[in-house]
Amino acid sequence: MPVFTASEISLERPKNSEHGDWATSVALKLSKPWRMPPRAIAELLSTFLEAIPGISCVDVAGPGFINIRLNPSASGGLAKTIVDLSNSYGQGSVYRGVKLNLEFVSANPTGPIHMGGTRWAAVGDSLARILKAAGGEVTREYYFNDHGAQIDRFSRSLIAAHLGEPTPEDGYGGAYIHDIAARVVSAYGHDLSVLPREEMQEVFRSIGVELMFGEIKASLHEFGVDFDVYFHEDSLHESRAVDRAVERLRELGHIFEQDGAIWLRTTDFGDDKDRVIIKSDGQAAYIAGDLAYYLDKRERGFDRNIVMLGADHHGYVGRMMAMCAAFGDEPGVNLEIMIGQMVNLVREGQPMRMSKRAGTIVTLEDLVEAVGVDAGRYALVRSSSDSQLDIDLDVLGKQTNDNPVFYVQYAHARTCAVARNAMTAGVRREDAFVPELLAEESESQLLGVLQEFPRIVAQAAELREPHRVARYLEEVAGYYHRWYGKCRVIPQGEEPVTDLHRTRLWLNDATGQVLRNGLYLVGVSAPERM
RNA sequence: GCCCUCGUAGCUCAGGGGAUAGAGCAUUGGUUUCCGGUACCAAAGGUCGAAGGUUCGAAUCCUUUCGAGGGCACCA
Repeated sequence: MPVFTASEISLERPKNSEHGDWATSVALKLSKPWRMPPRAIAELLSTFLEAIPGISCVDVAGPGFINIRLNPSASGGLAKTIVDLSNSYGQGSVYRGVKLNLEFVSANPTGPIHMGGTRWAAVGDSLARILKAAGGEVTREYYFNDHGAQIDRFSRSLIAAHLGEPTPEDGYGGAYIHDIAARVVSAYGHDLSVLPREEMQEVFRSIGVELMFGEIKASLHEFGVDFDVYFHEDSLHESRAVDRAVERLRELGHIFEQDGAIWLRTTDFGDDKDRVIIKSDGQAAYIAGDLAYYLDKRERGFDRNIVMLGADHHGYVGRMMAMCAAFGDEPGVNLEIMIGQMVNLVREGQPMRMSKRAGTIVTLEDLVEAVGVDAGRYALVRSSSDSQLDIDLDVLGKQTNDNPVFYVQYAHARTCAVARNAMTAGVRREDAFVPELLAEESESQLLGVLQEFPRIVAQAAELREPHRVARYLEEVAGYYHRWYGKCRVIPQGEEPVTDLHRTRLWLNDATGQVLRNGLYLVGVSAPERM
């Protein structure tokens, strides 16, 4: 018989519980290479499966699915395993020994963080937690664009605000500009009006950028997101890292000069046009910083560099990937770029359109103010980052089941309440654990879903999709509530405490543990009371 | 014109080639002497934008097409 590998075997939990605890379509897949009817293969394999301890029965169904049912003592043991593993249940080793650099948010220090950056703050931080849980060595990094023309525009806008002049044509408007300008003045502490315009601008630039960056850091921190490294673009120019990166590419033969500028031949690597890296006036183009920055990350030993960008930056992907290839690296492996689609906030059925000129930017702080950190983060993290998202602030503000985060948090709080009540009722875990007693339909279903947690975490890590963890938690919460409705942990009235109660307490606590571990991974609190 | 992402229930979104396409909300009806009813159960709601193709099997992969959003600088 032809050889096949374990990775070709799919084993899944059937949607329909009549199809067993586990099912595999391996017989259907092997039909062609083995040149046998799928049902015959399934029959053959099932005789082997039936002999495995813990498997109670094996059925061949439909065109050749193999449906496997476990006996309760085998599946019930999981409850104790989870409680014993505690916080580490769900962790894996897919990325053991791999150094991953996650760069996200990286909002310019010229204004507050808008919704695009906020989405990545929630998703990127969650992804960092998930990759850590998968064994990776993860660094969260923020690239601070404190170099170039935008900073000039920012400082000129501050001066204009200070002097009561209209916002410059290409400048930044909005109330925060006036606020920052006033704070620069008081931080400077001397009389600004005696300075020539150029020096005044330098004061506004240096102090203004620092203040703005402080604001950004503070609101991220408030949001539960802290970075390991804040990398300054300016440092790449000061340390001549940019020059070294260009020199390296020149040695590799990917540089040419034309019209007085220095170009990188990115079209050799799939980009749609070549890119200027040093402009004809001698100034470095923006991409020059990216070259040096990427090289710096590689020199710091990061095998995998993940960069998260908003949809309005997806045009960079081609050149970034080409740049990676130009250095001799493998695009998609050493460098991954994730594009997050737009987030619209909706209020009273109307999208809150942001306008930089009018200063009506919808910011991270607006979101937190409207719905709080947990609801805000959860709403952003429960959807795939490549689907556009409409967030209804009226719904998210409610502390009801309209809002899935409360559904999950409530389930967790309920596991804690049951544990508290069990203690006062004299139901103690350490007195007994008899897994085969967990034989109710709702218990085997709850156990089944709890068992999936490590696989979900690994999957979310590999696919870079934190929303899978959030969706999974909603599923766990649902199974838990249904189980709670059917199976009592605490004896009623004069009923004595039995091993069944004690064993169910293990299951209750295991569920709480999974919810807690999962909520941690999505960056949301797990309250014990609500 | 070219490129990227998306199109699934009235709404917001899940569904990494498998069995009868799911959840929450909204709608309708039901459940509680007792562990938190912020819960549970049920009904109703779908030509998975459309058309071809690959496959034993497609919401999922490929091509075309329509629609939405975004992007196509010696700006950053």
